[in-house]
Amino acid sequence: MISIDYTDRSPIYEQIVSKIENLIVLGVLKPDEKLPSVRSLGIELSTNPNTIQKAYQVLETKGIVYSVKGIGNFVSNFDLKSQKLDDIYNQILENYKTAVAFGLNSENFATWQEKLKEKLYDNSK
Amino acid sequence: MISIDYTDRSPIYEQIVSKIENLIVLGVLKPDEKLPSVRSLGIELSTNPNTIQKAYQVLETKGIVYSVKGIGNFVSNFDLKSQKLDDIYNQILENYKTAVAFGLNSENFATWQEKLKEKLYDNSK
Amino acid sequence: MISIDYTDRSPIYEQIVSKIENLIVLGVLKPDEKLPSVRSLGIELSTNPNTIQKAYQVLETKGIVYSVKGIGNFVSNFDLKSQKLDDIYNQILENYKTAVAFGLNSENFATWQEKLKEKLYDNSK
Amino acid sequence: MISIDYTDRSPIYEQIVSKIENLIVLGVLKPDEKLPSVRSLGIELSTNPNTIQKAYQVLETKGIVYSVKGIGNFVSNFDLKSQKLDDIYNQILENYKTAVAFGLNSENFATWQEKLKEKLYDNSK
DNA sequence: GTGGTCTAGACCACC
DNA sequence: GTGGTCTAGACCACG
Repeated sequence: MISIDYTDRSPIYEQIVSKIENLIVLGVLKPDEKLPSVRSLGIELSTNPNTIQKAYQVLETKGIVYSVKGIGNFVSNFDLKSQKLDDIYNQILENYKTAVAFGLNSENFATWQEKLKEKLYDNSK
Repeated sequence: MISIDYTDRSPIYEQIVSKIENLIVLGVLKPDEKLPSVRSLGIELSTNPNTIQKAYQVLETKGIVYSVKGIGNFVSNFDLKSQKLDDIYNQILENYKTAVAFGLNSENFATWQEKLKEKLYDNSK
Repeated sequence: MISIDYTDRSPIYEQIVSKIENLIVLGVLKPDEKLPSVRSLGIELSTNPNTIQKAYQVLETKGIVYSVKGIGNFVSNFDLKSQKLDDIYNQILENYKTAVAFGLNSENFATWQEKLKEKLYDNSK
Repeated sequence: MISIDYTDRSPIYEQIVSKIENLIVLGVLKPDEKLPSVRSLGIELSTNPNTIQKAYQVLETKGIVYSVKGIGNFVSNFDLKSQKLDDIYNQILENYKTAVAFGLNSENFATWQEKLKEKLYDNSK
């Protein structure tokens, strides 16, 4: 369900956060569904439970998860999907901005768009 | 020429690296041009020369800069611009991939493209 | 496990790098095995932890080691052995090339080969 | 006649030393022939004359060059060729030794020898 | 505990 | 003057 890449330089708790976010956006984890306990997930990923705890805490601060004392952590109602899509859009925008600053003109832009469209949607062949 | 943002959480030496890379891509620093000495830049940015040294060392292992003992550090011949544009393209591709995984269909894709094009190139109005 | 030669003019961190590389090639250190911490190795070799850090960093940029914050440094999967043998082969080739440029003909070449073979493999006598 | 590679990490004076040694071994510079003055060579290579001076000094210490005060530096009688060939042989031997330590058996050794012989002497095709 | 960054200050080789 | 290495000591983020 979740795997950690120790080669990745980003901290383990952040990897867990984004993995869980992905599972929520993809609908694998549904609103009010219970997340695994910090202990069990700690064992599953052979990580320190404190690390899982920190990940859950971050998710809670973001409003993506709510915790009920003594019972567990649950997926909250939250339109994570549109937020994530917004985030991605903005990242793409930023990337394009620096590309333009580095000399990407509107012609190159069109070429990129073509190539992207092909890569993303022309797997039908 | 270069300024450091101490509120930025990324390390100082990385900020210096990317600032210098930008200056090279933009053509402000040209191949075989001498970079400021570690000591002088250290004074200018009021940081420790060792920090500058680390930045230059990173640039050297990337092949963007070469250093000559007793003389200084110099911009090397290296098509940094196309490499950077490639990197940006790949980042955009990755972003789009996860967007698609999150449900971005070809219609939404077209909408994004429109919006992006407008933002980037229709400042003329 | 590792010793430093202070009479050697090559920097300490490089000595550490090559010592560790040797241990990996010889199979003493295996993939995903944990290297000593920068602090402990620093004490063991009575050098500054920063020096060990630099050695580990070099190994990481070479792809021989990966580091996990808060956990430690680990030997990565990487066919260091064949790379090293390739390097050695190329060095020998370069040496032979200059020898040929200096007048080593195919006869002398054969003589060298004989002598080398004897030195390397006829210790059995 | 001589060119310097500033990308090379070895100091400039060493590069000059080995370049001159090569010219002597190849017979371009003959015994008792006068070397360029430190000033003129300094201009030619656009280097500090002190650097040339240091190179000549090293060559003198090695016995490859002798200097006559107020007149110049001259190539001495010295069997540099056989010494260089000896050096190269020993370097090759050292390389082979580590290769053997890394697992090169006599079979691989034979393969290498084949490949080397081909590369070095079968350009006749 | 671990690695990563940074500072201050020193020394060396090189030009 | 230049870069390169090293030390001692500090602080931070992470597990």
